[in-house]
Amino acid sequence: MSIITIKMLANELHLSIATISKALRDSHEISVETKQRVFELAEKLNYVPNPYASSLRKRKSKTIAVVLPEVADSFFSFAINGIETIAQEKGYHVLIYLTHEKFTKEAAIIKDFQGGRVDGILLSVSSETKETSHIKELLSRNIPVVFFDRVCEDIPTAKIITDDFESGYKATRHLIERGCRYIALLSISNSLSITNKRMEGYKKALLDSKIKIRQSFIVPCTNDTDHNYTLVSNLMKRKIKPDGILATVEKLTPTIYLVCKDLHLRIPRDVKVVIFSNLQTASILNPSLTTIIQPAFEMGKAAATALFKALEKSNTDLEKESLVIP
Amino acid sequence: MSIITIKMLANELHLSIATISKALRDSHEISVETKQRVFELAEKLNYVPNPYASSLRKRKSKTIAVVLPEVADSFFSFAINGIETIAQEKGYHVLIYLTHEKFTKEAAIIKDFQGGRVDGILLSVSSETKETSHIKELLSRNIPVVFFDRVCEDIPTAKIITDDFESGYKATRHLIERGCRYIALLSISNSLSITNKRMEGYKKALLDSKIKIRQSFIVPCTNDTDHNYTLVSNLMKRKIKPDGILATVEKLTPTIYLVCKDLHLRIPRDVKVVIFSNLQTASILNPSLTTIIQPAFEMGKAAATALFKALEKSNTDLEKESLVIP
DNA sequence: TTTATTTACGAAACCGATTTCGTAGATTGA
DNA sequence: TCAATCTACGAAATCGGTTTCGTAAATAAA
Repeated sequence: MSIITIKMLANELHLSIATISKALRDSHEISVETKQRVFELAEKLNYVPNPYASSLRKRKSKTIAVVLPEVADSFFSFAINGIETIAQEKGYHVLIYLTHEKFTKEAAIIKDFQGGRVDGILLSVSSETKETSHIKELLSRNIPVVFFDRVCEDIPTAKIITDDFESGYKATRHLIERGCRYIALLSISNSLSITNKRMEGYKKALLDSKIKIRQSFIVPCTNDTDHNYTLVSNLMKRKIKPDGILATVEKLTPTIYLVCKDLHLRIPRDVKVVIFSNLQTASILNPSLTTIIQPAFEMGKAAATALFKALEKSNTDLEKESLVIP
Repeated sequence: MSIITIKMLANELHLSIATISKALRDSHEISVETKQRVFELAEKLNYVPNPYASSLRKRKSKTIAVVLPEVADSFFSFAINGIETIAQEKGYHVLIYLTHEKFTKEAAIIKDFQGGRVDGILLSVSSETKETSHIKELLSRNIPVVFFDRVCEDIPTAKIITDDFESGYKATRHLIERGCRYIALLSISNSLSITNKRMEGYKKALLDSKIKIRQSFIVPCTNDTDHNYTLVSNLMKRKIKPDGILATVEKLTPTIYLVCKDLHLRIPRDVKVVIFSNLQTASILNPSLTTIIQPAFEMGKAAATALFKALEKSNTDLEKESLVIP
């Protein structure tokens, strides 16, 4: 008697399975006494309906997918927290998928959703993603998608992002105001709109202060920490070396620290560093580090909220683009 | 034509749905030519089988659940990463649930699994969990459970943990060797075996060095940051104040820092601090902080591996208790 | 009293795939 | 030549619920 079904309840109570099903759903066409009996037995036997049977019949899964590049980055940890919190409130289940920044994985994961595994998707695209047909296909199948943090500009759906241009601009201004004139930008991919916007903010800030933009100071890093070390190290060994660094992704932080340590550069005396991060601890642990904190938890909640709005009724998502300011 | 089913393929090719199903599963009883035709059409129409229909029929979901207290803690972020990596390799899907350290939520989430939503569970119990009947019920329904990090001692199943006694002992020794004599232990719950073991290690280290164990130096913190601030602040305002702090959970880090800052205590001059953490960045960011790094990613992988072993064939889990050393 | 309506429930179709079993036609064996 | 065996496929049951529709009995309305 490992798993109990509605049929067992029906036999036990000498009722039909239809009656049991209706009783459990508190249907008005079942008498209160019968409902009572059904509830009691279900409670006693610890009956839990098979979710797959009802998903199949009802053609909805009460499940959403969260597709992320990585969770090592604390941004996504907080985001998951926000998402799960909302999902639990709404009675939804949350499937997690990691693309590890690989386009092929992302495409495979998303293709699977065409089978109807999930009712909706929260997506933060991989840094390799340039082509978006796999996502469009989902939308054409009427499966709502909400982007957060890492978005695809060309897809007409809700996008939950921070004002990256503004942040990039302000961060750069911050460095300029503190006397930096040779400011490097450490970025990660060049197809991601998010890093691009930060870069535009960075460039604008330099232009506004009439500081020359040096292409050689804009360093596209990779996912390979060792390689990044080399890149940053080479950067800091130039004859004209940066006196300020703006890192657009959190995971570059240790690398930057290591390089500076190894080259005997002191932060912030020799070089000032600003990073985009979610380590609220970072600023406490080391006051010499300036961090731009993204409201990850809130973004997760906002993204989930937008998705559920779309799931509850069908209307345009486009309108619901929220720009959260850090 | 939003969602395509096996029936549509059957109509299109003038075959029965049985034939299509078998062809897609590469059955030997279907001719190669027919299979070829089926594959081509499936490919062309981008057919993805409905997972709920096949889960229902096959009585397995190819899905596991990960139940965690919280993901704000970076330990669990890394663990998720490890788990998802293994799950993806094995072709499994991963559902995430957060208990927010609440027993009632944990119980509700786990009860839902009795309906057969998942084939197996990775569990790290909430700090409130003392009673374990909800977990035993799962095992009696033959749904495998693997504990990781936060375990229930009384349940006979695989447990993936670090050697917490040893870590607690070593951390305390570390402080003693650096001259600390008044060492405080900041913990979080007293029902969690993990913190208890760390505490035992702490006590043993004190005993071995013939240092008196002061009950008042063992502070059970909560999930309320403000409250924790008060607790730690009061601790540090004592006439006999600690010259060493051992924090068993990562999230206390900012609190400790803030308190010390506000009381003008310098780390590590006035008070030395050791924390259990997964912020690999922590030690880089601030060398004055000693961290005990838990191999979260590896623990996640180990836990997932153990679970899949149980899912692939039925044998005892008990044997597979691995003790990973930090 | 007769008809209309309501109440409370059951039979059966259905969701989309999997799987067992049956069988027409082709092939092989004696 | 006729039985035995394969081959390649289809009919139908099945998984466990949900939902539509039908209906006997009870109640209300005429």
